[in-house]
Amino acid sequence: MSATVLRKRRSTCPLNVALEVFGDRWSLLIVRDLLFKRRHTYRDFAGAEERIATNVLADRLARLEAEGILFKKHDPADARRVLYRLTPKGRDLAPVLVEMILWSARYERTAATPAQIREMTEHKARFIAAAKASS
Amino acid sequence: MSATVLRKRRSTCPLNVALEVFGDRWSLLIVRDLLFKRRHTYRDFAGAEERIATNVLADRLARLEAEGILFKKHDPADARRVLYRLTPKGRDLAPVLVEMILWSARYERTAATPAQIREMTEHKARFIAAAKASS
DNA sequence: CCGGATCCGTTTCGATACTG
DNA sequence: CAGTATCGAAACGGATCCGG
Repeated sequence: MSATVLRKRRSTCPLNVALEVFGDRWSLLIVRDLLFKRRHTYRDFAGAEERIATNVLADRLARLEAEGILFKKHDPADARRVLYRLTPKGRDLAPVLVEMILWSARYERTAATPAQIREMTEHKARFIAAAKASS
Repeated sequence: MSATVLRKRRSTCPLNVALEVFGDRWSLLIVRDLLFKRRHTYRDFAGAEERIATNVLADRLARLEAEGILFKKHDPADARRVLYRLTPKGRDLAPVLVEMILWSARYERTAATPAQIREMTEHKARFIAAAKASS
């Protein structure tokens, strides 16, 4: 499966380009883990509640790396351990994620608390900056 | 295929809920057509440059209708014709689309013009309001 | 152990042909 | 025109295996 690394672009419509990069069930969940949940290892992603299959996870990590959204790095504290980190391009997906989260919280039953939503709504720019800085 | 209409929620994480609703290659392109391109019929969607297959299109329309994002309506001017329209819930996806478009325009080669991007960036709220109003 | 790769049965996709 | 039917290809998922 991990042969599916770099899909070729078939359209230059901006929305379609974005969907060709991360328009699937899993890619943005990995970005979320990196941006908001301080998860940085393969095990962290695999252990997330959505239970992505390991082969799909490996495929998405390779794809996101090929797209320049994240990169691999050895843990300076333990060279055996591999850490995944967002590039600036990956961090700039934060506004997309925030809008998706706000939409869900408004229209679907979710686990987001009103306080979290209020913070994200009223101080959106600050929230995004903080997520980028801490990721 | 159109048996796959309502997927059951497997998580209450807000981002994951959003991805369960429209986390695929096609759903948001239909919303884009309705919001920004004044396309409202099956033929309009099928004729878009991305060339969605008709069976997938029928499935996504049914799914988005089941999710309360759009609804069908007979054209008042020609009762034989079926029009698709966004609900308020569907129109509120506009900020998600805008952020995705801005991200693509920034990091990928797209057909968006600098003037369009500047308008969407500098007058984001106005742009979104206009799209909602005209959809 | 950790970070995957491989297998394999099932589901979904995508292209095209077809139909009420 | 607005979808269905069909069918091969691709993706998914779960389990297991493997190299460092």
